[in-house]
Parts: sequence; structure tokens; C-alpha cells
Amino acid sequence: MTSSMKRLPAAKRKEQLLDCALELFARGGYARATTSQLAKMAGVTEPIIYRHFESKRDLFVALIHRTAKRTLQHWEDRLADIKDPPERLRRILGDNPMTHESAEEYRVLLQAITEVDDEEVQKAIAKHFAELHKFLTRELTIAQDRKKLGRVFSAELIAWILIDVGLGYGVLNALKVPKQGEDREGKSVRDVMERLLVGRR
Amino acid sequence: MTSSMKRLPAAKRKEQLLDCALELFARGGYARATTSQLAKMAGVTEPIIYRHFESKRDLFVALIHRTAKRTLQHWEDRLADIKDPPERLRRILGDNPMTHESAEEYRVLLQAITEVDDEEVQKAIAKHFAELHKFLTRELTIAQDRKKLGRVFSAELIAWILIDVGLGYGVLNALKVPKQGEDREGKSVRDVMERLLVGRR
DNA sequence: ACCTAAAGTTCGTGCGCACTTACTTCCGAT
DNA sequence: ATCGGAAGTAAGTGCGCACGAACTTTAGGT
Repeated sequence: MTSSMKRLPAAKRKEQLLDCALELFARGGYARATTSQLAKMAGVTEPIIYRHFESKRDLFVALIHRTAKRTLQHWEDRLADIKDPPERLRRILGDNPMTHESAEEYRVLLQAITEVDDEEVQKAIAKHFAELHKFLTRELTIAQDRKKLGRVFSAELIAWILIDVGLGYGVLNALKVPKQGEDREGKSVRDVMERLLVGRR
Repeated sequence: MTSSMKRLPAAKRKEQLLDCALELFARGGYARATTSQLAKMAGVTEPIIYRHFESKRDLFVALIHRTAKRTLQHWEDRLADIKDPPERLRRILGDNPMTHESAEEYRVLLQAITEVDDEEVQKAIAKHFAELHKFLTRELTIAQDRKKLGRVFSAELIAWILIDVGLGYGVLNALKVPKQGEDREGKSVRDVMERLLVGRR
């Protein structure tokens, strides 16, 4: 990435390294990505990486945190100007972080499946999904309070289902399973969820 | 695994190697598992591995195929003696391959996320999920024909949702996200899906 | 203009990986 | 009883990895 610039202040370089790491991890996974590739891509030599991160693992954790933060932020931004609860729900459904521009970013989170025995990684992941769940639960609770969504199931549970579906959909997408999530008439999983949550238009 | 036995016929040894590989991949992932670990665990030296599989990658693909076959088989066995469609649906819901004894086995499939650029791996995965989807669709179609399940959504689409939810739930499980899939009253995602598919008891 | 702290580099090092070559041992069909 | 082929081994090979010690360059505050 722009190897022509000679020197960068620490903060910038750190961000840039994370940017490169994201791309590298997204294709090929954590274990396959090497520090020398990363250095080359950043237009820098390897010791620089270790000036900013204690280890490759440490860099991975930092990337998870950044991705988590960005995802939440992105979602809040997209909803900022919408008042009507059903419309907000619709927007949420249409904004699965695993199927948009952020898909690459989010796929990195899934790679943590492989690092299950690492406590730092686990804590980072758990924290993110707890926040995500809280976010969705709050949204669904508001909809329930305004009678736009039934109370047959708790907002908490519906929130988990939304996360499950989003994740499952994203996994199949990442695995490049063909025609997944559609029937032969072109209807998609998202249509079903929308219908279940906000009724027909 | 029983390193005391001296010689095994090729077929047995191959199976045993896959058994060991499964355990090894399940903890630590494909990239982290080494051929020397595998050999040691199987009570054998490394060249034996290469007598049975062209490469480590080839072994991984074989493991995916075996896992896929077993999963389908397991499911068909569990349903063999049940006639009543709603009961069959209930059984299916209660039998998410990602949350049972087979969870370890299934987690290996998720690791393929990291090997997205490998064509062989991708084909194996795609084939499995296509079969799984066909299996579920058939089941749901029968339920619809017997008026036990609405026709608002196509069987195909519902099948994809079941797969999505199962996968998502399994991913969060694999990531050890605490309290995932439950609300504070102990109700679970599975209860919701059951209620949606077969109505209240 | 200078000086210092931060940003960057060169040149490693040891280790462990996937995979191989050349050889030995054993089983069972005849 | 034998002998051919399958099951197994010892001992590498080269490569590329994560990470480091010691040194040099440069920007920016005063």
C-alpha cells in the first residue's frame, strides 16, 4: 500500500498494518498469512511490525477489536436518521455485516474458530457478540413496546436468531456454496425474516 | 491411538489416520496440525501418511467427504423409525449436527472457510450443503403436502433458514460465546424454530 | 541549525514444517 | 517353505516461518 511514502507516525503505520493484515487474513487465513508478506505489503521491513505489536497473535487480536468496533459503528450510522421502528428493522435485516462491503472484514472474525484455545482471542470475540446482541435486543424491544412486533418470543431470543441467521448465511457465502439462501423463484432468506418480523408491506 | 498394534491393512490404517486427523484438526485447525503430530498420534511414521494420501491437503478433502457422508447417514438413521411428519420435524430441529457428539466432526467443515481459494475443498463443501439442503427440503415438502406446515414460504427457503440457524448457532458455540442462543428465562432458539415450524404442542 | 527520540533497516537465527529416498520387515497365497 | 508385494522405518532436505540484535536515518520542537 503506497510504498512510496517514506515515514509514517506510529499511529498511522499501525492502522496501515492492520489494513494490510485484514486483506492478508481475509484471503488465506491467519495461519497462512506471514509476517514477511505483511511487511512487504505495507512497504516496510519486518521488525516494524514488532515495534507496533508484540506478536502476530497480538496483531490478530487488535484486528478483531477494530473490526468489532467498526461493525457496531457502521450499523449505528446507518440507522441514525430513521425513526420508524419497522423501517429500522427492515434496514437491520438488509444490512447483514457478512454480506456487504464489510464481508471481508467480518470473515476475519470467523477465522477465530480455529483459535478457540486462545483466551485473548476468545474474550475479544465474546465481547463483540455480546455487544451485537445487546444492540439488536434494544432495537427489538423498542419495536415490541410500540406494538410493531409480537411478544410471543422475547426480544433477546429473536436477537440471537438474527445473529444466527446472519452468521450462517455468511458462512455459506464464505464457503461459496452456490445458490444458497434462495429458492427457485428468487425469494431469499432475508425476505422470510422480514416477513416474520415486520409483516407484509 | 493404540500404538501397540503392529500392522494394519491399508483400509483400516487410512480410516485410523482420518480419525486422528479429525481430532487434530478439531483442536487447532488445519494449518496448525502437523503431519508429524498426526503420525505420532497414529503410532506410525510420516511416510505412511503419504502412502495413503497424496498430500496433507488431500487428506483434508477426504476428511470433509467422510464427515459429510456420516452426517447425512446419522440423520437418516435417527429418522428411520418415525412416521409422523411433525414429529420428524421436531427430531430434525433437536438434532443440529453442530451441537451434538458430532460437533467436533462438523467443526472441521467450518475450517474450510479459511481454505476458500482451494477448488477441491470448495467443491467438497458445496456438495455437502447441497445434499443437506435437498434432504431438508424433501422433509419439509412432505410436511407441507400433509398440511402440517404452511405454504407461505417455499420448502426450499425454509430449508436454507434451518441450515443458516444451525450453522450460526454452531459457529457461536465453536467460538464459545457465553449464554448464546438463550434468553434469561432459559428459552432457546430451538424452541422458537420448533414453534414456528410445527406450532405449539 | 541542532539534537534527540522515534522510525526505519540489515542481516541474521534457530526451528519446525511438508514431504522424500532408500531401505527393511512381515503376511498370506500358492 | 517360499517369495512377492504390501506395510513399515530411519534419516534426511530444503525451505520459510516468527522473531530479534545492533545499527542508521530523519523529522520536528526549541
